[in-house]
Amino acid sequence: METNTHPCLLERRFVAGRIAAVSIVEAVASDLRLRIFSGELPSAHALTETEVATSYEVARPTAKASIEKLVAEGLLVRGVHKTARVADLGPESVRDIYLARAYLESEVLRRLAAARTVPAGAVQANRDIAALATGAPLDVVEPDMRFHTSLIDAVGNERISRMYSSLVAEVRLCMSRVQSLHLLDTNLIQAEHQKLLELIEAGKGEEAAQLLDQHLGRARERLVAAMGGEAGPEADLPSGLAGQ
Amino acid sequence: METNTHPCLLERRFVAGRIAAVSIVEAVASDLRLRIFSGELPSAHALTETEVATSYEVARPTAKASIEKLVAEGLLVRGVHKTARVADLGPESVRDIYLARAYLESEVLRRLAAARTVPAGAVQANRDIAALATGAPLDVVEPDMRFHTSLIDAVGNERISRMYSSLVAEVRLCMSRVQSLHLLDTNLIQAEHQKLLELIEAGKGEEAAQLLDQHLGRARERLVAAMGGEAGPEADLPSGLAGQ
DNA sequence: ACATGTGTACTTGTTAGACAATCGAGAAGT
DNA sequence: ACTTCTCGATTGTCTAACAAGTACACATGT
Repeated sequence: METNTHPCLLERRFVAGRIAAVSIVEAVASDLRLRIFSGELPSAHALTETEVATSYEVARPTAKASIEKLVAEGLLVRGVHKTARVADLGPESVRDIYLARAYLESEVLRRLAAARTVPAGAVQANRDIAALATGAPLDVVEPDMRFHTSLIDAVGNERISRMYSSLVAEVRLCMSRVQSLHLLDTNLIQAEHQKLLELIEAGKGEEAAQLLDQHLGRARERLVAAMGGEAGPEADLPSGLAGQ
Repeated sequence: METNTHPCLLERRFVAGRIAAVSIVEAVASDLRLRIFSGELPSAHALTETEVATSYEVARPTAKASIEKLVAEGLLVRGVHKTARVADLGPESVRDIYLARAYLESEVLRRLAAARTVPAGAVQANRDIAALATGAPLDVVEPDMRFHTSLIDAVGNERISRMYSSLVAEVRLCMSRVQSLHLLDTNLIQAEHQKLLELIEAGKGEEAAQLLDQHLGRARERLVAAMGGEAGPEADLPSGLAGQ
């Protein structure tokens, strides 16, 4: 009969020197997310509420809230009265996700280029990628995500950022797959990001949008191919591009 | 000590002849939404969990879940350990919302025009608006929303629809304001929708996107002006447009 | 008078345990 | 073999409770 310490103890964490309090449901959701990204929880794996509750030593309502959060993010799926399962991303879902990304991001690039604003966060993120050129491919995922979200956030529209964030979990899941399958070279990613930033600075919005389409299209079709789908022509490197 | 009937009774409702089961939290959230749209719950009105729980005769966890749903939709705001309040849309939020809409919808129009697909749902919605030309302005909100969501859904991308739905509650709130303030003529709305559909059918994506920008820009700036903000030039009717 | 500390009421975060309703699958009957 | 029934597992919801945080009034000290 352990004394059941921390009944309402909000977990506290240092984040870049500043303090941040996260609720327990957030903490549980966060860890589940990581386990899904890492592949520890495979596609279609069932996640019972009681199972989650006992394994994290929290009450069932808390576990329930965490699960519902992930369902809202698209990482889990479930119907009424049915147990939640890890989302199974088929080739059509992957195309869906990357198309939605391209939708938002290409328009963002046009606007950023028109204003010639190069987001500092994106520059830093790409520097971080460059520093990882020889490291584990999975480490690239975090700065890569940061690069793209920095671009989105730079337009300064709270709703647009929110729309993107409703996609971000699935995007990250795709990226993790791409990286763990070694589908893209880190140097190529970094070089294309760099080129995007230069095009923004030069005010060439349309060209930036096109490059982004290539950038995303290649990742998309290679991932689709690796999942057993039929790859489109975007999977190949266009001739004469920078980066080995 | 009333016998506490329906402990887990999911409410059932007839919806257009078909049956639909909605959970209690959904039902409560739904009603709160209506009360916010109708203005019964004014901006910055506080919504205590216990208050909601007692007034709807549900348990507090249920009320909590409902509130969290509306927070996720942007209709309510709240910080940790603070009571939820009805979101207060200032002029800058209105611009934010309409800009995000334009972002998504203009790109959608281009794609629909390229494929020359005129969504049947949008056509029907605009017919419904036409039938309401002389009715109460607030009745226009529902078919107007339906018109725009039909366009979005017509691209057939689940994620894009989801992104738009993360915006839809706030958009509807703005529309309700516009209509209850009589800021736009029903005939004008209907005529511009009609023109949009025709442009799609003709494959003129760019022109459709521009018309949409006018359509949204006018509503946006008039609403901003009505809220005490400074209206931009888009508030005026461009010369030589159809509709009185 | 002003800033600071204290305290109390209200509200939220979380837990525990319980029961009804529903779903899925295996068992039983035709 | 196909349908129907029953049973366990799981979810939806409820009640009751306590800890922890917030806010505002009040008292205190300088």
